Amino acid sequence: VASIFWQRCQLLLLRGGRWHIEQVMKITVADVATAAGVGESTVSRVIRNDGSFSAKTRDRVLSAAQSLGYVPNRLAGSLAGARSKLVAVIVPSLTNIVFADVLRGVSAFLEGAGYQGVFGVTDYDPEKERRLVESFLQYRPSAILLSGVEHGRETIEMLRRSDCKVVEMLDTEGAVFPNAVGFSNAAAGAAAARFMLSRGHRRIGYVGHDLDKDLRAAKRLRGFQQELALGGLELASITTAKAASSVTLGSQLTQQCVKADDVEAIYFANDDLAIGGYLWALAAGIDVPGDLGLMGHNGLEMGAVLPRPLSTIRTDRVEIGRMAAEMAIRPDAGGIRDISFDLVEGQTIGRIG
Amino acid sequence: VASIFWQRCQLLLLRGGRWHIEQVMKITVADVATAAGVGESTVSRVIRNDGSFSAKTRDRVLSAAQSLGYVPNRLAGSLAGARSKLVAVIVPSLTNIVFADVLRGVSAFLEGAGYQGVFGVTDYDPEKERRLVESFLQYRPSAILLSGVEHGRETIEMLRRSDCKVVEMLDTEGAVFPNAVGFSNAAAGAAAARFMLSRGHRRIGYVGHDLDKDLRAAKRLRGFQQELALGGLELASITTAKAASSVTLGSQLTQQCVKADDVEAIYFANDDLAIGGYLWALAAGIDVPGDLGLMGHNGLEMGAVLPRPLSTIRTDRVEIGRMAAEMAIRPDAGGIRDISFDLVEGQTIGRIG
DNA sequence: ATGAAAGCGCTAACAA
DNA sequence: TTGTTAGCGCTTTCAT
Repeated sequence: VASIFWQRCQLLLLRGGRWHIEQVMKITVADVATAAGVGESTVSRVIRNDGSFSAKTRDRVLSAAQSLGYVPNRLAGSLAGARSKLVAVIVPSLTNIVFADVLRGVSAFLEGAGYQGVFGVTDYDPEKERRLVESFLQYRPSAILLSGVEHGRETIEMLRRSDCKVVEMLDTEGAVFPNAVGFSNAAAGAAAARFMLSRGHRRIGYVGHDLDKDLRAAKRLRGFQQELALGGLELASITTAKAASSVTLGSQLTQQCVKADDVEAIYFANDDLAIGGYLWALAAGIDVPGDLGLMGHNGLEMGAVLPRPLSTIRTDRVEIGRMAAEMAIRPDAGGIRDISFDLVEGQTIGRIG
Repeated sequence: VASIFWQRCQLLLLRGGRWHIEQVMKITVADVATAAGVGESTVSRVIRNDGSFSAKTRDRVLSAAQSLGYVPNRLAGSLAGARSKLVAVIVPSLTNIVFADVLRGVSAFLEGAGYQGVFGVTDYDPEKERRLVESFLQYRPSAILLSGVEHGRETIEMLRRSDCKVVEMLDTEGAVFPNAVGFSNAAAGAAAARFMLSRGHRRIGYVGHDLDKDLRAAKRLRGFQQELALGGLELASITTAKAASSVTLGSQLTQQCVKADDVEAIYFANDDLAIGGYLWALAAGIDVPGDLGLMGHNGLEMGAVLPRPLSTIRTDRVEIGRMAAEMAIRPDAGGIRDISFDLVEGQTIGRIG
C-alpha cells in the first residue's frame, strides 16, 4: 500500500488503485481552527452553538469540522466546564420490566436534551448501591437518579457532598432528597385492600418475594395490612421466599399458599407473581375468581391478555422515568411529585359465593 | 450559623451547638498530596494502585484521601490517560426482556472490572443508532457494544475511525467488525423448522412483528423458510404488524392468522408473541397443540410456566452480554464467538391427528 | 465578533 | 520509591 502524509492529521494511501484519506492523529479544536482559519475559542462557540459568531464563520467552522471528521472530546469539555452531560441512573434490577420502563422514560427524555444515561444495577443491595454511586460520582454527572428512598448513610453523605442533583424515583414517602417522583406505595397497598374487601373477599393471603430487599413491596404490604385492620381484619397468611420475583416463583408460592392455608384470595407483591399464580390456578383447574381471587400490582401489559384480565394497580413507570430525567437536567424543576396510580378492576377479583 | 474556615477546602460551622466540617472547595490530588505530605504523582499511583510506593506511603495517602472525602475526577483522569473506563452499550429496545438480559450480563462483568456502562436505545432505528454512536464516541469509551450486525455506512465509518473497540452482539452472520458474540439466527430458524416438521406439522403460518426493523427475526424467518423449502414446503401464510413485539400483539395476530388461514401450527418471531398466541388459544378454547401447534423463540422463563410449556429455542442472553463485555475490556479477547442455542421441546408442538 | 491565554484535575515521562 | 513537569482537549475570561 503506497502512502503519503497529507496535512497534519491525514494519511493519503493507495489501495486497489484508488487514493483513500485516512486519519492518523486525533482531530482537535486546534486542527479545526487552523483549517477554518479562525481561533480555537471561535470553534468552541460554534460547536456548542453558544456565544456569538457570524453566519459566515459558522459555516466555515462547521464545514471544516465536517471534512476533518472532528469528534469533540467531551471528557475535555466536561473537565473544563466542571460538569459532564452524563446522568447516572441506578435501578435495583433489570429482570423486572418495571425498571426497564423507567429506563426507557429516562433515556427518551435525555436523548432529546443532549445528555447521556449511565446505568447501574444494585440487585437490591445497598452496599452495591453505595459502590455504584461512588463510581458514578467520579464522572461528575449532572444528576443521579436513585430508585426508592431508602439509601445507606454513607451513600447519602457522598451524594450530599457532591453538589450533584439527586432525584429519587418510584416512591414518595420518606424521600431523603428534595426531588422525588413516584407514588405512595402504602396508598397503593391500601387501595388494593379496599378493592378486595369491597368485592367481598375476607380470608386473604399475601404472596411475595424478599421483603427485606424490595422495600417498596414491603410498604405496600404494610398499607394493605393497615387497611385490613381498619375493618377489624388481618391477613390469613403471608407466603414469601428469599428469591427474585418471577412468574415461576409466583406459581410455586401460590400453590404453597393455597395448599397450606384456606384463603379466598391472594394479594401479590407484584404482577409477575400474580401472573404465575393465575397460570398455576389455570393448570390446577381452580376457578378464578370464584374459588380464588387474585390481585396484583404494577399493571403489566401481559396481565390484560390473560383469559381473565388480571385485577391490579397500574403505575406509569415510563412517565416516572421521564419526569425524573426532566427534574435531573432542568435547574428549575424539582420537588416531590406524586403521580399516583390507577386501579385496574380486571376479572380476577370478584364477589364470593 | 457561626463558621470559620479550616484548611484549604473546609468550613467549620457551628450548628445545633456542635461543630461540623463541611467541604467548600473540591478536593483534588494536590490537596490529598499536601495533606499526606507527598507528591501528586504518588497520590495518583496509590489511588490507582499502579506503580510502586511503600506501604507506609500508601496508608498515609489513603487516610488523607479518606478524611478529606476525596473523590477522583475520572474526566480528568481519562483525559490525561487518553481513554475512559466507559463502555457504551446500544440496544434496540428495553421492552423486550432479551435486551435487559444482555445488559445484565454486560453490567455484571463491567462492575467487577472497574468499568462503567453507558447505554442507549435505538428503537430499531439505524439513524438513532448513528446518533447514539456519535454521542458516545465523544466520551472516548474503551469499547462500544452494538446489537446485531446491521449498521449504517456512516456509523461504521465513525466507529472505524475511532480506534475504539467494537463488539457486535446477538448475531454472528455477516459481522462487520472483528469481534462478535451471539448465534446464527438463520440456524435457529432452521432448527425450529426441522423440529416442527419432525413433529408432523405441515401447514405452518408465521406470526411476527415489523420485519424491516427486527432484522434478526427476519433472518430466523429466512432460515425457517429455507429449511421448509428443502422438504418441498412453504409457509402457509405470514402475518405481521408494523408494531413493537408484545404479548398483546401476539394475541391479536394469532387470532387474525387462525381466522384467515387454515394453519396447523404457527412459528412466531419470538416468545412474547407466542405467549400471546397461547393465551388467545386458551381463551378461545383451541386445543394446543392438537388443533394448533405453537413455536416460539428466546426461551423466556415465562413460557415454561404456561399450563403447557412453550416449545421454543433458548438463547443465553446474559452470557452473550457477559462475553461481549469481556471482549470489550480484555485487549487479547476477540474474534467471532458463536454460543449457539438450545431447542426446548416443551408441549406446544406435537404430532397432528 | 473574535483571539490569546489561563486553567480544569489528572497521568505519564523523566529525574532524582 | 518518589517528586517535578508537561501536557490531555476543551471552556472561559478578558482583551481587542
